Amino acid sequence: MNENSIERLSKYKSSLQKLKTLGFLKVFSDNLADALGIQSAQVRKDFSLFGISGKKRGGYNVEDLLTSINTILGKDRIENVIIVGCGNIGIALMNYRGFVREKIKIIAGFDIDPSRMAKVEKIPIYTMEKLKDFIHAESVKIAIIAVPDIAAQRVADLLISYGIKGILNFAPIKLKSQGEVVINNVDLIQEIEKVIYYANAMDDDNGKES
Amino acid sequence: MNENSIERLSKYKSSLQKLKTLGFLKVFSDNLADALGIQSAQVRKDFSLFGISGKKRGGYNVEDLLTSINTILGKDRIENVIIVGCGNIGIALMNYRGFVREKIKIIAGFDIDPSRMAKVEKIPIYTMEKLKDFIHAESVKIAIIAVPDIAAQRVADLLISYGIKGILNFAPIKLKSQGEVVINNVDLIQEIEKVIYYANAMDDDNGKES
DNA sequence: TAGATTTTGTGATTTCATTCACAAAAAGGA
DNA sequence: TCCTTTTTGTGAATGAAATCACAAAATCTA
Ligand SMILES: NC(=O)c1ccc[n+]([C@@H]2O[C@H](COP(=O)([O-])OP(=O)(O)OC[C@H]3O[C@@H](n4cnc5c(N)ncnc54)[C@H](O)[C@@H]3O)[C@@H](O)[C@H]2O)c1
Ligand SMILES: NC(=O)c1ccc[n+]([C@@H]2O[C@H](COP(=O)([O-])OP(=O)(O)OC[C@H]3O[C@@H](n4cnc5c(N)ncnc54)[C@H](O)[C@@H]3O)[C@@H](O)[C@H]2O)c1
Repeated sequence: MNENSIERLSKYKSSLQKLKTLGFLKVFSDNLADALGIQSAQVRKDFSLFGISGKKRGGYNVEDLLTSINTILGKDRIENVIIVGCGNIGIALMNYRGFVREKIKIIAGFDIDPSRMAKVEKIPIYTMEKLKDFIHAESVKIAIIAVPDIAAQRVADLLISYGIKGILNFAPIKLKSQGEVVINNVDLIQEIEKVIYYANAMDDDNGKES
Repeated sequence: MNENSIERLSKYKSSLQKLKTLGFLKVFSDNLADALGIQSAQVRKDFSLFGISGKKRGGYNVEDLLTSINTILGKDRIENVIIVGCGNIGIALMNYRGFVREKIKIIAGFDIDPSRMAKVEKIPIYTMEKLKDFIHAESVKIAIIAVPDIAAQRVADLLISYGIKGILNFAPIKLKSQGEVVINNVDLIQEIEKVIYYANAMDDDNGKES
């Protein structure tokens, strides 16, 4: 149950969804391995780790496999999510159709700024005063933080105190979680810096070789 | 020079920037280790890997360390970046002030849709016809892809053929790179799925314990 | 100046993920 | 029915990254 195998599960799912729309009925560990650029043993190990088994010589049934993975990832039901901070990135996420397709439903936005209170794609935006009651009323477990970095830790603490169990954070600081809460920090600046570093490193290598 | 050490370099940088504004002059591997939640030996190994050395008993000079890391990450100059696909996420990124602060300058957007051609934060948006000449004229090396998934591979191939060396991709497909090009796929759905999985897993654990 | 203390730099060790490799099961011929 | 082929499932081997642990250097104390 390490982080990598969960990530791969997401990727298997995405491959399988494509196979399914193409009408494929079964799939071999080898096919999925090729799709992700890994070894077939890895695929089978992952599945065995989560108690998924196939048929020797028959591979895995696409439909069944997809169902199993969806269950593991909690995608057998719609997950309600809220966004705190409805600025550039918050609004972009609210507008994103891809979430709905994946059973991730943004049910509300929250912002400190009263001028943000317009609806986006039928999703209401509320003031921060409503946050506590809303989380309780809708038993929301997952939140996205898209506020400026100075406000992020405070918002996180607030969310956790109201019962949120999982946070996806876009502010470029490493949020500290207290207790049984998952925090996933997405740092886009770091992601670009990685690209820049490797692009430069490759260019330098080429310079050396010539 | 593995991927993890580059990521950590970004994180050291961000910690150091904060220390610098607080007026700190020196820092020990232990301090940075605490900030990132790792072991101090890891910090020293990372630095030694990139030829950065400190003083025994004196630690590292914050200013010098920051300069060294910035040089390694290519942050000693402004990196010009373009965005292809000026929809929700593309525009959000163009509006983001954090990039400028980190010497990442979005110098233009490109889109297939003529109705997108308005400027955003002084950044011009052009049609796809201008893409080739612009990349050559400005010798752009880095691009961000924010087009729908069906178009993403085609856009990537185009960018690579025009000389782009590094791509940050937001479309939820794994882009294949040909040749000496870095592609970093950011999959936000996968990031939320991870949060949902662990949040559910924790809840289940708690149920078991009680 | 001598001895104690702190912190780096790195070889040795441990930990953990991935790949290898093969027995066992299933299916397809002949 | 028996032999061949394919593919799974997993224990063993490998590989990579993180941690441990300590000698050497620098500074501090008296
Ligand atoms: N825009 C991007 O493309 C982008 C990219 C990477 C990271 N980020 C990060 O995401 C976060 C948001 O960026 P943005 O560009 O959307 O900023 P933004 O200024 O457009 O939006 C921030 C929103 O948060 C609200 N806010 C401020 N303090 C708040 C609080 N205490 N409680 C609730 N709401 C509050 C503001 O009213 C505003 O609407 C920042 O931390 C930024 O660093 C943004
Ligand atoms: N919006 C989000 O929050 C979000 C989150 C995660 C991932 N993504 C991904 O990012 C991508 C963009 O999402 P979005 O919500 O901004 O979509 P969007 O539809 O708002 O924007 C896409 C833009 O790309 C342009 N475009 C389409 N085909 C093109 C082509 N061949 N060349 C150039 N431009 C082209 C369109 O005209 C449009 O302006 C998608 O792949 C999406 O899956 C978006």
